[in-house]
Amino acid sequence: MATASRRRKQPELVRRTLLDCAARLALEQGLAAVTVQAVCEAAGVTKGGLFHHFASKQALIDAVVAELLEKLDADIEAAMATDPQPWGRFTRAYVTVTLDDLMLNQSSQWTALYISSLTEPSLRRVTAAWFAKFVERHRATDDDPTLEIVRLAADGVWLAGLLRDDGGPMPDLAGLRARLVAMTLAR
Amino acid sequence: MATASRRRKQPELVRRTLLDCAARLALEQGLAAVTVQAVCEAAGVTKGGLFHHFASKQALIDAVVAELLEKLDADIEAAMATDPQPWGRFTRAYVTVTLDDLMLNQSSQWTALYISSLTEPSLRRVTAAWFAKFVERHRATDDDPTLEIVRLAADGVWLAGLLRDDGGPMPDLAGLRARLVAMTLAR
DNA sequence: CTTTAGATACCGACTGTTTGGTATCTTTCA
DNA sequence: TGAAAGATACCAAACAGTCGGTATCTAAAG
Repeated sequence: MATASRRRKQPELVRRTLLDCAARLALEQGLAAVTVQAVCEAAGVTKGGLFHHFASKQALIDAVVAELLEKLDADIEAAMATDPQPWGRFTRAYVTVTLDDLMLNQSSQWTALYISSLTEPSLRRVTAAWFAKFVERHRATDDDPTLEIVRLAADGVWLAGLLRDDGGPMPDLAGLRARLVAMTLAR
Repeated sequence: MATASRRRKQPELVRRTLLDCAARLALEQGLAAVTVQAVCEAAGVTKGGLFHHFASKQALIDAVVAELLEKLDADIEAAMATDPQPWGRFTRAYVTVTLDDLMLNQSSQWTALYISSLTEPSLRRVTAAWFAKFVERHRATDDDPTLEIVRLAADGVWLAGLLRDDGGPMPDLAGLRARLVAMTLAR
């Protein structure tokens, strides 16, 4: 992040850097550590620079969360596209995306931020809307008690992932993934 | 909370009030709203009074979380005591306590605070240790992939409970509970 | 039963720091 | 030149925490 010194005329890159730094701070040290000053320092930009790109601190955080949700959105959509079986397609994609992220990245890139977003009322509303949209959209293929349990279990894995770095127990992700997917196929 | 004026000094009661107010603030307005001043005002005590009972703000929050975990601990232990079937006993208790709390209280009394505690690294460590202790202790009766999925699903319900108030979808808790418990009985 | 001394419980003004945010100035690019 | 991009300096509010003081309680001595 210490680059940026004599990069003039790269506003898009500065904006990106600010978003990345804010996200990193949030997931490494908690949402409370995301102060305007800390983000600026990490990004090698002054406050004037930050407030040129974002109207307020809240706008910054909103943008970070929006990006996170967009990425999740795209990943799930992509996973669904390669799935020939209609029944439980969304649930499978949800499980796949969630667990693959945790398996690939030693420390999930997004879990902490995602969870953090649930603690602040304003962000919670955004997340709730995003989630409701999905469930509503796939009601035809994924409205089933067992599938719901599978999705809830995937959510639980998010939480377990949070505790992993602090000595919490971590399940066998590969086996878990296989089991959960299997549950979406058996009727 | 506005009483307290001409009571005989009741340190224990003041301490309790401070803890309760801190918890309420956390779950109603997020952990960020738990400022020393806000807690004092809610409790009808001055800052000097608060710092007489708690060495620091962190000590206050730690005490709140410790109480929460102790209560969970006791509830789970109580639920286990009435369960004659050894296999999956801990998992059943975990499901029961989690979902009953959500069903009884329209808005869970503890979910928000519990989740909030996961965002701050220090509190996260405490929770991770608490959780690891339980899993370790009941390894003999509850170490099984299906039981693990059941527990993870219960965790997922915590999260869903958070979103409920903001338009998120809320599952049929009674049915869900029955299904999850059934999963712990079938081998 | 008093008196009294020390401890406990609490108050409220105060401190230095950090917060998000703004106003103004300079540089860079088209 | 003029608009965009960013730096510098500053602000009021809020923050956690401190400190000297006072009211209240407890217990032992007189």
